[in-house]
Amino acid sequence: MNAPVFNNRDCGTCPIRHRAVCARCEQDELDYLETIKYYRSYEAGQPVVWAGDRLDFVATVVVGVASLTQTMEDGRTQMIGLLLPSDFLGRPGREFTKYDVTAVTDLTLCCFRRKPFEDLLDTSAHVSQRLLEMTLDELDAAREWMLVLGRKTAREKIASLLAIIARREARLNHDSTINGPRFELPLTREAMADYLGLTLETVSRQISALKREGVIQLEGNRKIFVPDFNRLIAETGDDTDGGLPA
Amino acid sequence: MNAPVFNNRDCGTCPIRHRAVCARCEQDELDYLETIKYYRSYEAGQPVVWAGDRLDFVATVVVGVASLTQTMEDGRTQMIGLLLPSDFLGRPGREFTKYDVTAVTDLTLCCFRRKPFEDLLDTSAHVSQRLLEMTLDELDAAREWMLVLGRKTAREKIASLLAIIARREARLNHDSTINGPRFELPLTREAMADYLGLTLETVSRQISALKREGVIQLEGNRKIFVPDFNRLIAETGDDTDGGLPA
DNA sequence: TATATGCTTTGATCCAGATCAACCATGGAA
DNA sequence: TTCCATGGTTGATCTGGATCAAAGCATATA
Repeated sequence: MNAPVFNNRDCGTCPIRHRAVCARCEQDELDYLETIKYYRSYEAGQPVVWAGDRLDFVATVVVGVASLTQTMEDGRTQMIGLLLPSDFLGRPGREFTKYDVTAVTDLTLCCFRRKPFEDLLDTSAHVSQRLLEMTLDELDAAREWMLVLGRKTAREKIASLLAIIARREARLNHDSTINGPRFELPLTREAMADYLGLTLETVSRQISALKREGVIQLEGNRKIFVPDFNRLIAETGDDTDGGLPA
Repeated sequence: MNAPVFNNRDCGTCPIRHRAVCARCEQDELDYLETIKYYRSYEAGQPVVWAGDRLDFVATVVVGVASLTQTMEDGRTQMIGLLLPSDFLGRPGREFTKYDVTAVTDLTLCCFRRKPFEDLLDTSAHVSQRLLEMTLDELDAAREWMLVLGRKTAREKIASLLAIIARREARLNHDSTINGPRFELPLTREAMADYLGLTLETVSRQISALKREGVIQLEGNRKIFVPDFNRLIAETGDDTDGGLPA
């Protein structure tokens, strides 16, 4: 199998043009970005970079899903981020990555050479403001996740993960109709376990339990159908503030 | 007891002038900040804001420690951030706080009215760049903490917390001499538990165990002495990359 | 048609940390 | 000087998830 091909010279037709770091760019800024950008594709399962590697680009996820993970010497691993289309990868000003980055599904990145991108940050408020906003959002998400990791039960963790994926999926497809979402899990049971701070056996058992009780339905073991979204939300332990798009 | 008093009109003599959001400001920017700033003080234990409250300032911690926490309906709480002097509080562009903020010790904030501060962000690259940098650092810290919450044992969690506090303390005092740090815990056992995703009983037991085994020494139950910092690091489960200042 | 290979489920057992319950130390306040 | 109140320790017991161990089930390979 080959890595998917993507080569979109023209930012104007980019599918995530209006959500990524470049969301607020003017034409001249886009012109500059086009001179420093290139696409890279990875097959599902492939590493993008290892922690400690030099990384001389930053990037936007265009297609697919990537994970950020941290691993301890004895092999315990924790996923600390899930990057979906339009999410930003890399830290300007940092030469060596702190985290392992892996293509969870087939993945295409729109990469910008780091130095010229950093220059753009110094000159374009449109880019730096957007990056600040995205970073603040990431920080909120990370803090949200700290509650999940620190205080939720296994069942609540699973429900939280499903709810998050359903929400993000819906936002990407511009569905604001959330009720009865049907989506495909991009993660293996093991990857879910690494995200949730559980073992894969516990993940499997809890998913089986939610299925048994009718909170979710499965087709195969990756496709999920949620007959009643509010019921799922109730299982997360969060405030039941209802609807999908936060 | 009264809240501590602090009223420092002159940014030039501010103790955290060179580390806060205003670190890179020129004199004219400082002059502007001085027109929109005011100090607020809180006694240890007092709330600063509750999640959901309107917050029309952002602020820098000048003296003391504040905590960010999230609480579930049934009372389970998770601390998601600990703000030390020079740390930034609040999110530009957000009117209502997402988290509870509490003064852990006596606390003084240097507050900026939100609107004018946001205006400054639009005009001053010095401030917005510094804020981006600080936010990226916070994000790294949050991700670091996700590993602690998701994958570490109780003992490793305690050791990690002590190591973090020792490091931060050392940085604030400009000690680069890390060996044999002696410091005061700003947190109660319960607050530590909320930070670590444990119960206070487990925190107490693990601290007793570390003391029994000579990894730490206690005077009273808040003052900690670490005879061998590397030994403590070894207990965190992290890569033993030695020294204090990251 | 048989046979790996990667993911998933399920079962049996174990244990780290939670829970429940006393008890202790310190420092105001009466 | 006694009396709480607050925070901390310690003990006994319970339990949610981890761990160890088999199978099940697709898709891919020979």
